[in-house]
Amino acid sequence: MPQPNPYAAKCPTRLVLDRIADKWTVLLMGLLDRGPVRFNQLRRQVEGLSQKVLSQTLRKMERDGLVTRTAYPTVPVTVEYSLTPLGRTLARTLAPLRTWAESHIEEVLCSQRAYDVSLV
Amino acid sequence: MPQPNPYAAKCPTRLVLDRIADKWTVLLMGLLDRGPVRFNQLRRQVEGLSQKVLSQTLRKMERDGLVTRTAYPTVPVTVEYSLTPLGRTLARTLAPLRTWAESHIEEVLCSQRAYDVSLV
DNA sequence: CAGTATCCTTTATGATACTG
DNA sequence: CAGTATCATAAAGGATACTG
Repeated sequence: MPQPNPYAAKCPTRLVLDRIADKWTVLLMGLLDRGPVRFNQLRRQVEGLSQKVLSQTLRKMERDGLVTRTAYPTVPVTVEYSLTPLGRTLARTLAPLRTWAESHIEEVLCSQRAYDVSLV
Repeated sequence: MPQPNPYAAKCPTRLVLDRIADKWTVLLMGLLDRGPVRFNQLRRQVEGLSQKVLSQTLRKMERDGLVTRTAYPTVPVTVEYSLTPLGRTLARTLAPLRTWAESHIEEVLCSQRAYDVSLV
């Protein structure tokens, strides 16, 4: 690749951005960064995330080389997801985003209220 | 707010994450971080971003207190968007994401190819 | 230039049922 | 437990036309 440029429509970095700039991915990476987690653990820990969407999201993350899926032949089957080394580098990049959301939430809410009032 | 927790469905930080974990926002913040930009400049610089979606995205960013919109009474009208101080803190948080996409794109593409082949 | 409004199509998500 | 498959619906996005 000569010059990665996410502002160009066909640049693959655009595809990656598309993938990682996703609410569920950000949340899931945060949980996975703590260690291996099972499917239903993730499901329970992220409120509002349906089984279907969790499954889809994990599949994409696996395809992108961010997580590995390990199935243990127990009965019933146990499946563990964990970050790859690549995934860990991304997790560390995404962590500040959750932190930002937490520490600036008040300012954002305040701004939203002011904006909404000004429209009346 | 007692304990911001984006993993809870009703936590406002979830709303913020939702908002900022968006491809266009990430790209726009990157451009705006360089200085004030006009509407059509943004439109031209971000390939694939339609006027409608750009407009919607800027409106949301304005509502969240990330950008300010300034209209100059020229003919025809000139409108400049620039980051607020709050927006600048977010821009700095998002920058590593674009960098990550650029520097790890090869690994991701490679992983995708391997994944897709393994499915055949 | 910088939008808004409308219509219409494409995607994404939700609910439900089923399986190794 | 950890999924997939299917159908229905809701949400997002594109195309086009129009305005101060």
